[in-house]
Amino acid sequence: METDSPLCAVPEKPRYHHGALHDALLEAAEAELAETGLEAFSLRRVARRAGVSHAAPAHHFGDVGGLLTALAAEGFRQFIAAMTAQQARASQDPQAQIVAAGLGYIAFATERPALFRLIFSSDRPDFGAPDLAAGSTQAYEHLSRLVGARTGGEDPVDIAAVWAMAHGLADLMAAGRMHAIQHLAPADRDRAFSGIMARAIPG
Amino acid sequence: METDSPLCAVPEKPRYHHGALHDALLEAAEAELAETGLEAFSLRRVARRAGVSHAAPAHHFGDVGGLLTALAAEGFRQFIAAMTAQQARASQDPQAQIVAAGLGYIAFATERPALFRLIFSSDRPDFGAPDLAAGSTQAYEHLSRLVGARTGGEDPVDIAAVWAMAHGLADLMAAGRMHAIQHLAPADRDRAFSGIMARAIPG
DNA sequence: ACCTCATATTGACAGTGGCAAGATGAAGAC
DNA sequence: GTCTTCATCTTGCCACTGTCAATATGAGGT
Repeated sequence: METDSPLCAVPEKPRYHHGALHDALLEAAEAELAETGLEAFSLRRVARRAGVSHAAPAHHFGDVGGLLTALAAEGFRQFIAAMTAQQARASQDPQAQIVAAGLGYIAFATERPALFRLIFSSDRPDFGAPDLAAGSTQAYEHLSRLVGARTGGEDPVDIAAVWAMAHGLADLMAAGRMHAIQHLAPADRDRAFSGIMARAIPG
Repeated sequence: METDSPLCAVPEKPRYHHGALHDALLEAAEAELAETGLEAFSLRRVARRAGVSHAAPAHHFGDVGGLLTALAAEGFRQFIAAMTAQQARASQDPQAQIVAAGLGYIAFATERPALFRLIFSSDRPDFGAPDLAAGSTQAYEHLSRLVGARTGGEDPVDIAAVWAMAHGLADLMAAGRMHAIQHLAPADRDRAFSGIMARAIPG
């Protein structure tokens, strides 16, 4: 039977072997996470969204923890990308780069709160897994380099200060707790964040 | 029937009506939260721990959200107490009081990570409920007063800076992510935290 | 003595994650 | 070509969860 007819525009024909289930599940999982949040995350709903049986994910990710681990690894990549995106719009001045990275940190947390919580405030992913651990250390080293470019040496305390300031703003914004700043216009908000971030850096 | 005999040393006789189930459930819930964490929290396990049927909590708290709401309200009280406890050990100097409150903030997050996440990084409690909302605003006003005593006026940006710095340190410590500081001796750790907290305050 | 009603239990339901057994079909061996 | 192999996916089951309805209990007021 000639399955691939020349005008077959639908690649979604129901095949038993999906072919790209791994990526499809990751995509569905990210969408589910964004819609329902981390605490209501359901492996079976992810499977349904991907149009596959409830036990299919197990073969690719082991269990729900495995899926969340893979999702968190991807989350860290997007997290770093959010910081570098903001840095690209700022001047090369080391201080400006740190502030910009902070704005990217906050933007990621605000725009993808569930993913942010997954990578920073959840016990469900396996942070010992190679992929995820790599993303985590990569993010730390990204910040570490930025602070090093500003201070000369990479003092762990300086790094911690910058990190904590960005993370505190981001986490409180993601949780919707910074009422005083949340209601500001975007430009004023960014100005306020920049001023606050600047306090974390000595000088 | 003389139920309270003079040498009745066991108040744990199995009565149908518990009498103090509300408080007993809260206590069991807090213990469960501390042991299993927020993400594995189970209403039925709480009921079992309190020695009561699985549907008993519903009568006192409605549903699991109601129980977590009550728990979060209690958590905010303990949170504020942790800050004031540290402040009592510090000098009356406004700057020292802010730093001490930050240390209390961090201590609470480190010693009760699950409760900390419940009140700051969870969607499950109903933060619109009067008790919980009161605790939340009380905590904010506590910080607000401290910053006001230092700066004169209560600038929302100053408050946000102090709050974010304390929260960032606390949340990253609770998650076990501040490796550079986590391995420090307690005295060195507190010195580092104090130095970092001081950066959040202008001057 | 009786009644009332908040308090607690039992039993059911749909939903969840994980496991075992089987079905499917793609890729390689002959 | 046929046959075999084996990763992939499904079905069916289990224990567990939160919530609801129906029922049992007993303490306090009449």
